Amino acid sequence: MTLSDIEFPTPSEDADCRPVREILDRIADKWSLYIFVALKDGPVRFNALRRQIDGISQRMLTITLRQLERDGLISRTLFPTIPPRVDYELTAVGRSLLAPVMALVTWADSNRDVIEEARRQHDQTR
Amino acid sequence: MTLSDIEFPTPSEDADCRPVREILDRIADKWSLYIFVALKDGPVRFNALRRQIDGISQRMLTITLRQLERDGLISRTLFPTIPPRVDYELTAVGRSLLAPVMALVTWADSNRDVIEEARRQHDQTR
DNA sequence: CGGCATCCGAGGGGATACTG
DNA sequence: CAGTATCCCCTCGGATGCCG
Repeated sequence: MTLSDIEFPTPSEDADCRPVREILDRIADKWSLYIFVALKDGPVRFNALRRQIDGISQRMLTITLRQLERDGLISRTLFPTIPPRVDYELTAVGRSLLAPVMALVTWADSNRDVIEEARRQHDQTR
Repeated sequence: MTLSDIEFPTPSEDADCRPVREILDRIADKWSLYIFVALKDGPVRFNALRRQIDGISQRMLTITLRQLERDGLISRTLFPTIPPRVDYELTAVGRSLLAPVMALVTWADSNRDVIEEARRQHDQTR
């Protein structure tokens, strides 16, 4: 079976593909994917997110959260207690994106051995 | 699957989830996704790729193709004609990644209106 | 606790010129 | 046609410090 036998739904990308590119660039930046995974089971507080996502700085966590909030993918809830508490949560739209994202993560997890082997092979051959 | 590696990384050196992160970072860089989509129907030549992927420079196309080749996701075939011809094609592993990637692209395509509206709302409210 | 402002270095990435 | 090589800008993102 060749690749051309596989049919994929063709989104109307030729006419007006720039919005799609903007969205993909947002989804596919350095940290958004990890925030999505971290929020998949429900609301998480700011510093809890920071601990879950290894290596993210406070600055980038804030920036990325703001962008995702602007896109309507996550919601921010402030509890005016002392000390303050802020919950971040996937919106309905955000949850609909969770399936494709998790498919990607699952793929990466189950193919990491294959990829690492390919890298070794390639580095040896060159 | 071991998603818990990503959600709850051990605070110390986590040797398990980092490979997954490396793979995701590779998939989720600026150009890889678009190369994948461009190759979804079969082999494509270098300059054809360059024309299909709007805005990519020759330099970044070369670099990204090399990385994907190193990871065993695409293959490079040189025809020693004059002028030379080089075909790039998804490997079997690369094709297995196509489904998750296309799911993401399809999502972005069918949700762009929702996201643009959310952005307008957000920019107005602030 | 959950931010924002500022500084600053590394590197991503564009433009251009050259080669097999 | 399909690259490599070089230069260089400019954004990303880490570190630090301050605030409500």
